[in-house]
Amino acid sequence: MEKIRKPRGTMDIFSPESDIWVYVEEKMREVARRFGFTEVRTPTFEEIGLFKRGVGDTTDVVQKEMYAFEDKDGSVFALRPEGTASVVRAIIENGKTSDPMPLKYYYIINCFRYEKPQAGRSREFSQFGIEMFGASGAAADFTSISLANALLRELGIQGIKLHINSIGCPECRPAYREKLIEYLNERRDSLCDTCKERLEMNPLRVLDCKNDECRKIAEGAPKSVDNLCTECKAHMDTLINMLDSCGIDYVIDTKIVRGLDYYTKTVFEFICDGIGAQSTVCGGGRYDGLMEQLGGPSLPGIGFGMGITRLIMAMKQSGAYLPEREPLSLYVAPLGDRASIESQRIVTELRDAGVRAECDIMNRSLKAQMKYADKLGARYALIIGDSELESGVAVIKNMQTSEQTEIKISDAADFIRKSM
RNA sequence: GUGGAUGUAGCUCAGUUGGUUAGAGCGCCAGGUUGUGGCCCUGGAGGUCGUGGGUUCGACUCCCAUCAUUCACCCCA
Repeated sequence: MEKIRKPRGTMDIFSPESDIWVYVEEKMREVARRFGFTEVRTPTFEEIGLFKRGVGDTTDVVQKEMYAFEDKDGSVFALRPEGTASVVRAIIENGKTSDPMPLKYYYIINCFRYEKPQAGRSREFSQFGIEMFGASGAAADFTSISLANALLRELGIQGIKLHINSIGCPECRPAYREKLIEYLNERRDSLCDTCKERLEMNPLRVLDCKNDECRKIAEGAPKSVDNLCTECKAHMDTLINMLDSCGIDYVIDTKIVRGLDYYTKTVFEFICDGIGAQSTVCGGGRYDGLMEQLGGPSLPGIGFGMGITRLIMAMKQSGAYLPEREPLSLYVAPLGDRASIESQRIVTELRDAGVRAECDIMNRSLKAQMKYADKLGARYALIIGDSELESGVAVIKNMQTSEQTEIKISDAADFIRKSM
């Protein structure tokens, strides 16, 4: 038979790795809950137009990375390449814009982008994200950053830096953009080839080119933070004051521009060195025009996305706490069919009481069962054969100390519960 | 889409200038006298050496192609 392999850029995840995922996802839900966010679930695929309008028709994400397909009735869908557009669509479609403001949602989703895989980048990836709508002030920006910061800290991630920038609003960005294009055009010949293209497509991107020549040019380039309108400037100043007063470290990084069209004003990234070239663990910002762009009312928004794979890489690099394996309280070793029935009764009682318990279902020898119990890390083993069924008394063995004691079979489940 | 590195058992890897039945450690399964784990010992299962061509008397070893993995560019979470 021909082997079928998983699609390129996807992951199979087993325990103990999957235990880490569960732990991280639980922590995300817990922190989001404390901040007053509720979970929203949206479809894995949407009409392709949603992403074209939401993410931006000219972005790489939409132009060359979407998994698009035609339905049987001819409509064209795409697997979601990110989470924000769907949430905005869902808010509008379900009339959530009439709910008390601000709207605060979080999600844990898988996203799809046709990319060439590398460290921290795959074709199907998971992200935790939050979206907040209705609050236009810097306090909302701060809340987003503060949530991300709390989560990162509580997951034990070290050496991660918050980079923030403001890319302005429709009032001040066009003028800045012109100014930047003019500056770059004067030095066009010194730019690398990709930057020459970027100059046409997305000039802000030239600012974070890794090429040495481009870097030098970028350093002297006009900065968006110096060209903000009074409103954007005040917005950024307030945010900075809040970060300062709450002791959240940051650097103003004028190279942070973000690639999705919908961003306005505040943009930020949490960057972790040492996990490869894809070092942005969390990226987000404000998108005040997005709701309207997708046919909803004019509502300001802000949020972020956090890549779970990168997050876990950062945790491992930090030597953060990782969940230990679930302890096995009791392993029951039956010998014979009648004992097997009795062992099922015991483990059922314990499982119903919320305790992890296992017993043989392989019909193995006692020796093999003890080996297995050891591999599972069982705390206790209970051995039941015909004579024990007769007397109602069996031996329970402490697997750490090897100490064996007699116990009434009917008391075994209770004994385990009390020993925890 | 572009470039570099790598592809031998489930995992980590050996495999001499191309030479006969392809190996180790770990893991898995079964045993080491009557119903007991962790150490040790024995045995077993498991590989068309990524795939397809080519060179050769002969290829896991050389050449080409292809696929996959991986890292970087690009882009982004």
